[in-house]
Amino acid sequence: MKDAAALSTFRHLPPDKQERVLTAALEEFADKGYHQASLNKVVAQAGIAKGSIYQYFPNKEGLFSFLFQQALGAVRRTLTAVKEETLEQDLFSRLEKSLRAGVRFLREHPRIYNFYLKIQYDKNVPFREEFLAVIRRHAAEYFGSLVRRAKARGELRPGVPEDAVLFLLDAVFDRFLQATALSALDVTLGLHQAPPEIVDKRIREIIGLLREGLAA
Amino acid sequence: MKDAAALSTFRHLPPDKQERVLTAALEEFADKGYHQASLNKVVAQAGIAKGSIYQYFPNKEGLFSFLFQQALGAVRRTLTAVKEETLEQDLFSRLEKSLRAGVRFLREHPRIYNFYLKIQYDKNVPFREEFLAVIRRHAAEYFGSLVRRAKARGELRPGVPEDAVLFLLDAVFDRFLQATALSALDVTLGLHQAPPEIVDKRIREIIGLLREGLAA
DNA sequence: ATCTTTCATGACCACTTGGTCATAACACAA
DNA sequence: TTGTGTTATGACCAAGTGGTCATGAAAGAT
Repeated sequence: MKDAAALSTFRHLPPDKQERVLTAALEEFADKGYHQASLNKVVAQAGIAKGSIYQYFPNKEGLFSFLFQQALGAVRRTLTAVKEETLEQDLFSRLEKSLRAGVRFLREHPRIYNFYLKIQYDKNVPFREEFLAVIRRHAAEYFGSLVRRAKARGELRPGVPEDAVLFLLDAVFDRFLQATALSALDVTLGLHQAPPEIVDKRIREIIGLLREGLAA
Repeated sequence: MKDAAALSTFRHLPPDKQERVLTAALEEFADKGYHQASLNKVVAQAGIAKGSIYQYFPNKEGLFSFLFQQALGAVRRTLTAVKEETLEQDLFSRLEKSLRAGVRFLREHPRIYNFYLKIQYDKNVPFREEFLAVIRRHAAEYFGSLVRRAKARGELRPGVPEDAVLFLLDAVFDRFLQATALSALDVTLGLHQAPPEIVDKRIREIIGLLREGLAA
């Protein structure tokens, strides 16, 4: 994570200008992914000259890296907040609340979420392995701690394979969030622009299925 | 789906040359996605001149469209085969077998699967909405028919919301296949290059969890 | 052998990209 | 006013893109 620092010129800029640049860049990367994103578009949107962006960041990769760092910070803050808030509750309430928090985050920071999706699904993004490993670590820590705590409390059916449980949670959470963010994946549940009550209802349904199973 | 036809010149080509071109193109698109894919690379790999590709297909979009059509055909054939083979079995056996068939397909046609993933996760692919709608229809038909049949046979817990069940199946299947195809998403299960026994074991675990639930 | 139709070719075009750099504008000090 | 260090600028570059087209090679038919 070397190139993550902005150049000193950028750090001395008035905050509103910094924000204009970062917002424009995040938007472009979130929309197009790394390679397809155009710095020409970014500078135009931010209202600065082409040369200026290279006074702020060493190059395209540096800018990209910096944005990732920022985004990661935002995610980590909400993750740890939810984790602590729900510490004493049972697994399935915690899962419900986590998913709700996920949806809230995604609606407050849609660009960050799309940015993350591009990293996950575009093989040719610089630092991809590095970045995904970091995200992976956080997710594993989060779900892992929930599940282990639940197991210790006897909330899980005895003998369930922990790996498979983690996979299941990861899969369902990820896809649920993808469905609320990308209309193309929102086939069955109608989450894309749904009001909170609907989303909550869906969350309860899904967690209920995970909890009790499908079989008669 | 207008542009899906190859130009007549292509159709009159010797089959091995056709295949060289299609393989090279599919590989490039599967690897880079639509925009990042380079026709220059395709023609180089196929061993033909730049101009020739425009004698075979009207343009980049036309080539892309044609490949989609081909890929869809391959998917449909295996889908209907599995559906019919398992018609008389109970839901959870059918799900296991479907997932196994999915893994098999993906290993036999890795490029087709990556091609599909690019379409799903790149907002800026031409005809994307059209293509995804088609895929969606097939998946909904497939899972829908399995689930309705199971419900009619009383294999499902009474009162489970059908939408949510479909979502869950879609999410888990999709992610399972993604994990076996993309090492980056294969965090917990170790599927990426696993031998069939391991994969089968994982499949049974996952379907078991879906069937019986997580709760004690 | 000549004509015609089909296929192959690669130089070429306009355009976009990430990145550079000489120059100009600015701000603050002496 | 003169000097000094920092920031802003956009013309410019090499490289790569999708796409075109005049030319030439094959192949078959007469």
